[in-house]
Amino acid sequence: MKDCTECVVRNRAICGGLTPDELAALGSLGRNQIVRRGQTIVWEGDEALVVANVIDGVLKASMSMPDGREQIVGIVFPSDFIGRPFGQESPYSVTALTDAELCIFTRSSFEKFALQHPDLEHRLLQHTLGELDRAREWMLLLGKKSASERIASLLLELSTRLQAGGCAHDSMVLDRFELPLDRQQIGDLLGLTIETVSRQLSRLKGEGLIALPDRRHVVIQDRARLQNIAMAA
Amino acid sequence: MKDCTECVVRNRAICGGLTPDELAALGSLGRNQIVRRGQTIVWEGDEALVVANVIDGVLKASMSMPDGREQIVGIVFPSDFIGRPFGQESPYSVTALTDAELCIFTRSSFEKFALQHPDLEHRLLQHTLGELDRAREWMLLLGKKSASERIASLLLELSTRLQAGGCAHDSMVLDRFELPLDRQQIGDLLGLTIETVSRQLSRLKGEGLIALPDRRHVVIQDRARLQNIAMAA
DNA sequence: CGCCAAATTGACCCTAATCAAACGATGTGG
DNA sequence: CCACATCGTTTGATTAGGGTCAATTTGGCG
Repeated sequence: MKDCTECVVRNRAICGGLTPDELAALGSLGRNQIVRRGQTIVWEGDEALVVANVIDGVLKASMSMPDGREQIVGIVFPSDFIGRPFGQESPYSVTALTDAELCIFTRSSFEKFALQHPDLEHRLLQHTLGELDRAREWMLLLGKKSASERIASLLLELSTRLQAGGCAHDSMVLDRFELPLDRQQIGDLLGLTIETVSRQLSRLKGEGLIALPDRRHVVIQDRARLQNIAMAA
Repeated sequence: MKDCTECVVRNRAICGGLTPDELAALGSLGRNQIVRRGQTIVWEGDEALVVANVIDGVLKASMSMPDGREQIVGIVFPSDFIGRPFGQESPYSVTALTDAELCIFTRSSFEKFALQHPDLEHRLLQHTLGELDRAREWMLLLGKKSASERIASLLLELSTRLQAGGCAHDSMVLDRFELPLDRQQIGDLLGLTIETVSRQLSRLKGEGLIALPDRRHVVIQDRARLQNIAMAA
């Protein structure tokens, strides 16, 4: 049986701050589900049937054009919320980038519960406002930054958000981490091609700012210079 | 004295749906304020002291980089909400694109009221989710669309959102409207330069899809073809 | 060991940026 | 009333950053 009081993301997810009773009630509506890398939970344009909390793993939210061009519009980490409550259809798809563990609800049961529990809605509002801030930060990146600035920004963002999602101290950031995205996905997130991503990573490596022990790992060797690149040129 | 029951945006803004008592209480916390074109209400990085509903006019939310590059991250229309509640500092500036009328609150008084009125917070959540959807749609534009696709998308978006903010029927869209942005601002919104904006507009005009009676007005003459350009190529 | 997919590297091209000039409204002062 | 300055915009010429196409290299895995 599911025990929300033991949940590893409880403090950071929207269910944090609920009373034990509320937590039990919400818990009875949801179920844990494992999804494998590559699996899609919600399809763009389809009726949004489910919402979920991410317990473990990394997922992407993506939108695409009729001719197949795809843009990743959000990276979803543990304790983040997935789905579009109070909307008919999902404007984006959600797909697992790594094997992941979710706490999943039907949208209708979640909405009903949320309307009766203002504190939950308040937490959801806070999460949504944070998402909106990050989306706008990304608009600045996509609209104005050069390829190298985009790559540097991404590496710094991942090094902090993977940390926040992990189990170490809040104020720490990781200098070595696993990339949850392949080169194509990095391109789809940054508005670049796979070749440009590769070239810029090679360049940063050549200049000694980062190391790439293998295709799925990054080591930040000179965070200060990386931050310089990310914010100016 | 202010009378919220007469407010022209009451039905669409977050205060819609409040009881008469609640509406009066909220109204007593806010005050109407006129801002002139070009005036900035909130500065990026400053403490977010105020939030507001837009009653009339159009504003922009923008973020900038240390070297001065600027990205417009949101266009704010009548009935939209301005500001960043439940956050210390504003991640963006808000500036009037036209003379505008606001219903303005201190952030602290608004937050206090919101926490006591779940129905208001619910409306705010709905608005924020809508903003997030639009921000993500814009990420697709900035990350993946060509210059002509961006221009076409913007014109279509303005033709519907200016309408929604106006007083005609919901299902209608405008074929002729006033541009609240100059060419530089269009560039800052679409991630293009002023010259590219101008060239693409001239091209659409040359092909008979739009007319430009003067620098601040647009007429959509072939909506279907414009939609084709906006969504594919 | 050898296959296959992912990533890197190279050569070339194209879109949009940059630099520069001309144009057209609007407003001012002679 | 017209010469002229000014600002926003348009148009033109050139350049550069990143895309496209193609050839290798790397590495994961049966």
